[in-house]
Amino acid sequence: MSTKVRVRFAPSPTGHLHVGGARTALFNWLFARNKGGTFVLRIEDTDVERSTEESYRSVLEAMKWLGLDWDEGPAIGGDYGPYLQSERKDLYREWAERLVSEGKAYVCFCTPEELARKREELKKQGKDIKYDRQCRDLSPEEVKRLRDEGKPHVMRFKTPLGGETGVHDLVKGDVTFSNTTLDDFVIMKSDGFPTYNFAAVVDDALMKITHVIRGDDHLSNTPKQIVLYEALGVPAPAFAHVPMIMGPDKGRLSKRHGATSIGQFKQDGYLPEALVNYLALLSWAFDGATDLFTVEDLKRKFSLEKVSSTPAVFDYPKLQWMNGEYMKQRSIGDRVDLVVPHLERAGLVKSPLDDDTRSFVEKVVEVVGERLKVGEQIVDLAGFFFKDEVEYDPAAAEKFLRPLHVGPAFKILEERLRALEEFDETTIDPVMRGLVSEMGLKARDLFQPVRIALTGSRKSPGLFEVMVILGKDKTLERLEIARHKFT
RNA sequence: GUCCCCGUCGUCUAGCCUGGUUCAGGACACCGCCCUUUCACGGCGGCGACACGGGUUCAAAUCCCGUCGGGGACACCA
Repeated sequence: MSTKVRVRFAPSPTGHLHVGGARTALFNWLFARNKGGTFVLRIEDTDVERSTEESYRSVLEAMKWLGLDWDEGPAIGGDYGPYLQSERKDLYREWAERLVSEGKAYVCFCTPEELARKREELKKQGKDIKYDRQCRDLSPEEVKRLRDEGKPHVMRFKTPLGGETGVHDLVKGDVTFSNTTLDDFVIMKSDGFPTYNFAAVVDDALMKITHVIRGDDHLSNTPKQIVLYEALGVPAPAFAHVPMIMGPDKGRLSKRHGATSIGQFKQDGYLPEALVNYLALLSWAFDGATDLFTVEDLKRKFSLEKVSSTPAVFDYPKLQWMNGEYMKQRSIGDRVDLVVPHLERAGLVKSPLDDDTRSFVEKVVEVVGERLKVGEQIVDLAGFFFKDEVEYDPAAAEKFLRPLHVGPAFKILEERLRALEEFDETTIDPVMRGLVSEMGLKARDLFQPVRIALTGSRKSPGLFEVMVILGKDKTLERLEIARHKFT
């Protein structure tokens, strides 16, 4: 038995948790659970400017909602803490100074303005944008003098001037980078915080991370990190770079395409288990034939070998379908809870639901049934139950309510329905079907007009159920209004 | 511009490593039929792909090279 697997998800709290980040977190989590390993959550808040408390809370909340529980990290601690990089500043400083004293890194006094200017210059000449290593060979005396003067400075790593660095990636295979393409990159910023590449290496080493699973946008950072591990004299973890998630236009996934943050999906009425299942299937497949996996399935079946190296387009329709599959498994109570916020937001029900309203909503959700795939759809699917006036789909109304037979048919129907003492499916059914055959119509010739008169749409829950929930009075009223309006 | 990654139905993918069993399988979406004297569900069926060009081989989606296309990285962001 080799050493115990330890993986980590290391988001920076600079925004909400995104589907891309969530998928990375999920793969790490699944890998850990599959191997009986440890899943660490580490917060990379070294960018003081952009990190916010709010993002931090939002990320944690999204993780919890998805069910991605961490074994070590914020709120619960662990043997390798602290788990916020901002609380580990001394550690990075210590390690960085050690590299400097060993001659593996150096202090650099170039100002950001100077560097930006030089970069512009290089860019104009069409040359490689690289640091010119101006401070690499400053004498120790010079360095001491400038530091004593309090001149702002960063620390840079002395990248090997030649040779190449190979990455043995568990997803991409062997990738080699020429060291000349590496730069003398910054490891400590002038504000005393470490840069990403340095902090990640120090922490992964200290936290005994065995596998780094992350987005493949980090692949080109990896050689830099590997040379750091070597300089620090600590073994590098295994790497697995998973492909990114793209938008439908194959570009970067953005709000323009739809929801991108986990919180947004939650708010739209998606189920966490559906999102987890869907995300797991982006660049990973078990047998290419199975789509639905419980979390337990995923834990049991996940493996890095089956992660593909091709990027995946986020397909909203498939997610919706999948959410619908999980919706079927939820109790009526769950679905009511899911739907209420959307009805509320649409102004269809009022904040604290009284018992009558709640049981009405319950009936509505019941008849909407499997048509409801995502919580927010309740408004389109069943809004007409709550509104005083029907909003007709113009094309549908024109096609089904305008025809000549509808007026007379409605009139008779209204009379017969009015005569009903009990207004339920067993009494409505014979009235409707009877009228159809009497008038020599096809069922849809009467049913569709009635449906549109009552709901405004050509698609709705079963007609009789709709009528029952609406009740006799509203049903008659809507029939009448439609008759006057269109015939 | 330089470096790196990727290229199977519209989309997610199986197959590729270990070439023949594949005129390429599943799912979502779309279309049609059946079921239902309504909507939907369900059942059945259809449409639909190996980026292109060379090479290796008796045989290539599978191996090699090139082209094109997409993406990523080149910061005192992570």
